[in-house]
Amino acid sequence: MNLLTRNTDYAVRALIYMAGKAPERVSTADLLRDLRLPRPFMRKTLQTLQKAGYLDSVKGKNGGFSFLISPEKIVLNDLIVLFQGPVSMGDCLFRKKVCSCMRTCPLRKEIKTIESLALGHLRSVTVASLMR
Amino acid sequence: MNLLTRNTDYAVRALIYMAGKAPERVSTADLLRDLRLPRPFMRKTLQTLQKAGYLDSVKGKNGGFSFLISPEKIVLNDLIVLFQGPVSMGDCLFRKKVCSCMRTCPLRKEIKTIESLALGHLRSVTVASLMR
DNA sequence: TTTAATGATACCACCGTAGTATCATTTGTC
DNA sequence: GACAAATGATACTACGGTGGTATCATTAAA
Ligand code: FES
Ligand code: FES
Repeated sequence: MNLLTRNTDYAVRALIYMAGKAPERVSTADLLRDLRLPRPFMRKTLQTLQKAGYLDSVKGKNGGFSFLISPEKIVLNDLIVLFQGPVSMGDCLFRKKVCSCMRTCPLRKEIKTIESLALGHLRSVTVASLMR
Repeated sequence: MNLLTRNTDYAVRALIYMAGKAPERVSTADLLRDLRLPRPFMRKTLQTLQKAGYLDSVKGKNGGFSFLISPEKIVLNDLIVLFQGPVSMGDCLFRKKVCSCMRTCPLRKEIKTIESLALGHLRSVTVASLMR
């Protein structure tokens, strides 16, 4: 079980790198020079971040990406949601009448507790808080 | 992202049901009468639990399963490990020299914290503690 | 005009989860 | 002993998500 998929991880690392260079514009090529990972994948990831409104982009020569939202305001949990969907560990898998409990189910309660703890942390981490 | 797979969920629910009837022996058919889920899957799940040493089994007519380890000592985390592998959310996905940090990486640190919290909970929950 | 960059999109491979199928073995009951 | 009811063992298929690739169009600086 992995909390972050590769995609999210790529995104976080890219953003951290970019934050280190901000407000300078950074291209995919720049990123690949330091983070050695599959180029087309990186591109896709950046495009996703751009579409989601985190990054501004400039086409053409000397183009690249820069922050539209400052690193202090980019929250880890939002990145997870963007690339993996919402963190909800506790959905009952049997909701079609099999489960009598549902609201009182102690198993769900435990899982929801864990989920809340995790979310609390994930929502308090920003890209800025990660760069040290 | 789901913390428990269906398989684990089945197992937990089956064990809770069985604990309610203990020390009576329970057959797959009994379980299916109350928990309506795919029969072959349930069977496989029970066999896994038996092989893992949680359950005793008796073949033949009036056969079925009973506890070898008491419900108080069956820990949720162990069931997760059995059916899904160890809960380790924090393995760095880039360990092949890409990551300079690794031991100091703040991202890993956050995730490891969450993992520890989750594990703490999962290790404190037993089948017995779930039946109320 | 060339070249370096992104935008958009479609595609493929692998693997884990979920679920199915089959046959062998044991054991109580008539 | 024959039958039925149960588990043991194991092999197989289907689907979806993750990870990764490929292509072509568009923009803009030099
Ligand atoms: S297991 Fe589904 S609500 Fe309890
Ligand atoms: S992201 Fe791999 S150790 Fe920091």
